[in-house]
Amino acid sequence: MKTEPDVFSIDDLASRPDQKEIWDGVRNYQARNFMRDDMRVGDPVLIYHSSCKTVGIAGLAKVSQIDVVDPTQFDPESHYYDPKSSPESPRWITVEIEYDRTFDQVLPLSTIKTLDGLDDFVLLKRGNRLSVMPVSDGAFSVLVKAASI
DNA sequence: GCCAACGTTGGC
DNA sequence: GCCAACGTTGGC
Repeated sequence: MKTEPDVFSIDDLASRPDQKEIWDGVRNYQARNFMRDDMRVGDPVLIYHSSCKTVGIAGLAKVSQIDVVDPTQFDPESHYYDPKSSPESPRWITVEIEYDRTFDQVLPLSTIKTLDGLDDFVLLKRGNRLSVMPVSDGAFSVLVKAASI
């Protein structure tokens, strides 16, 4: 899951009293579908920092709740307000995640690009625009291993 | 700030 | 349903 650390970083997640956060503001259908259809409580999550000084994977979280209705879609004051959505039929479903750990150093994108075993990693494809994407067991293992060296 | 790679919108 | 125009994302 991607986030801009200037807006919300893994440190912000770790600083929450319960170390949990609803992943609101996702307004891309593909990204939503991954959260709505594929995530299960307990699934591990890689937290990726984008559009910042050190772009890359910053640490780990886990899914703590699924089928969460994104509250910002009903808030006219919110940047993520969606007038076409309704409480009866909410359009934007998300998850809540819980902090797990922060890597000693961010695993930089430049390093990720050099790793073997990431042929199926979506981050390195399609212009890298998806804010939520699946990670295979194999890719996950390669990435965590590389981050823990 | 630039630019490629998308996704979305709306006219037809 | 097609497709041009437009908007957004995100690395650099």
